[in-house]
Amino acid sequence: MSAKQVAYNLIAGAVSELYGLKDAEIQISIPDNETHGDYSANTAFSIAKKLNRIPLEVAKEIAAEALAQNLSVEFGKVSYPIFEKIEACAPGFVNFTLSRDFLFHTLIGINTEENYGRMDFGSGKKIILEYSQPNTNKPQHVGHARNNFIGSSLAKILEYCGYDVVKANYVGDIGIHICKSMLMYMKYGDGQNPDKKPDHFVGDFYSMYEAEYEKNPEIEAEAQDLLRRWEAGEPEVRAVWEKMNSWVYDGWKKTYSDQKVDFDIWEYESEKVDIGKEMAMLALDKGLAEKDDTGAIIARLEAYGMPDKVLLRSDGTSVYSTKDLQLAKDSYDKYKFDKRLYVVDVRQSDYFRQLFKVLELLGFEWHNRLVHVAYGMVSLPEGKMSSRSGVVANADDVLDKLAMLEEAEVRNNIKSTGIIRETAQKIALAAFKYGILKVDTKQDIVFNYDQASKFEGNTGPYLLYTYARAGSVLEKAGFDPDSEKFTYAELPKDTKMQQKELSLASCLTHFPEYVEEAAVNYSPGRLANYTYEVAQKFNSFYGDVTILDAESVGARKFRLYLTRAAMSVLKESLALLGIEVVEKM
RNA sequence: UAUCUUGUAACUCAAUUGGUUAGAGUGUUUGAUUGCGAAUCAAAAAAUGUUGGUUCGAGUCCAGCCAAGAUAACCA
Repeated sequence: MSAKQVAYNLIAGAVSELYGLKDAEIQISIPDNETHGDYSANTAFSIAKKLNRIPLEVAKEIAAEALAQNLSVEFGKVSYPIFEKIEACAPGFVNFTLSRDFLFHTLIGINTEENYGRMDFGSGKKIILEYSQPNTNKPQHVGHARNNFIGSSLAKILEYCGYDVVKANYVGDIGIHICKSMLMYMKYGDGQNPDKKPDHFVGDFYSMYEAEYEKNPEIEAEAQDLLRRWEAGEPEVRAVWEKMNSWVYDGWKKTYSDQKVDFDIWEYESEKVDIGKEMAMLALDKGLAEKDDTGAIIARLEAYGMPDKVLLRSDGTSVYSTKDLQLAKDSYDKYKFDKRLYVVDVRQSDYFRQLFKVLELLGFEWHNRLVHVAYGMVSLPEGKMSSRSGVVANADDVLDKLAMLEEAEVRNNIKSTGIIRETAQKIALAAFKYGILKVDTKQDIVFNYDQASKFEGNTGPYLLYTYARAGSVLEKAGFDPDSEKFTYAELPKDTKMQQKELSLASCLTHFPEYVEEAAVNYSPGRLANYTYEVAQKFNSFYGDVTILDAESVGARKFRLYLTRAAMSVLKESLALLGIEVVEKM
């Protein structure tokens, strides 16, 4: 049982005992101000209102009762109360402070238990997580990178909570936009092979199309014609399409590998050309859609406060939404998922509302398991990204540039140039990922290169530096927790714990709670903020007390354990963000 | 025009979903390496777009303004 649950139970017990209220609403939160303890309950306010009493008095009664009930847990042969203080605080909060014994034991747990912090509230539940979904007409830019980072981090976080996660990439490999780059290649490509990263090579033809279109809008008709020829299965067109797509896949292979992003299943739009017609017909039968004069089938959604949606073109072919209806159904039939998450940018919010509503109206009871995980747009200081205007930050280039900057920074204890390069790449990826993930998914991001290449303060490199620095201390101490067990008897009860030690230790115990919060809110950013807090607390502790030259043997040992626990938590939570630590930098 | 989202310090972001004194970083000013890694720490100045409302309590909820962005039937 977690300390938070214990706090909950204490409040529930006290409320039931004192006022006979069985189902009072109880919220346990972590106060942002440390002087208010580790957990806080605001239950006294609602009870005071109900009983027409003063909140502080009620809080005092609850605190006293909870303190009396304060549970003990068994640890080896010793038992101790989890909370050292439970006190009422004006204007009516009940604040809990963890006992030092509990902090000590948690530290030992972090150091010795294999999967410390791993949770199982998701076990037995399946989540289909769809993310990335790029189009094969150009290389990926920082907007795609944001999607990739959010998706892959969410997968790790949810798995950590016990969910069975299936990572799916649904590639847009056909459509008018693909034909645009194909058209230019067929006109001007001269049959040549890529002379650069192949997805960039393909992307150049797409940009070429955009430039040409400015001068001569009629080429759009040529692209349309190419799409028709593709649909008719013309061998010449198919051959170009396959060749160019395979170049793009080769390029992405490196992009994904550099970004440490991966998938369990890949699906291709070209393989789902005309699916979903039955869904459209079903919508017609159920009366939620109508056929208009032109023969198109249109879902009527105005009554639900959203625009109508075309489900089938007047020529009888599928549109994107037709396919998505079918894909959702197929996915459910196959996986019986508990959730299906679509990581897609916020522009498609209306689209997903429509899609989910249609599925609801069609009578699929699993419609409420579908979630659009929307994230804000990434733009540049110059404005929106568009290949037409040339305003674009390519994801590969950003990573390369960051790696070059890092390479110049990397200095200590690394002799081989190979390792320097490898380390620089890891730090660069940390800078990129953390820089993106620390911002709440809802917010738009203006991707500022100067900002991204900073290595100080609230950045990925700061976190890695903290880890590496802590590791150096342990190395210097010759500390090996496996051969150097720390027993309860050795806890330096006599030595007064320093404020910074307490603060760090308390922060570390909250790790699982933040992972859970990130999981239930589909928000890696929550975890990113927590990770930063851990690093800050460690650095503050590091600057405040001496570890190697501590005033007593017990204090030294305790601090070494604390250091190692901080490293474990940092490493684990960074891993959940998709960031690898480095031992030296 | 309608709908949705956003607006927090000079800049970039937090704020545990209505809680206790709104926290960080960058930049500015100042202090700390014969101290375990200064990519660090310690300190100073600086903020909730605006007007009302609900509440014991509002950055958070409601209404109206102001500003920015997104979306709006056969594109994806």
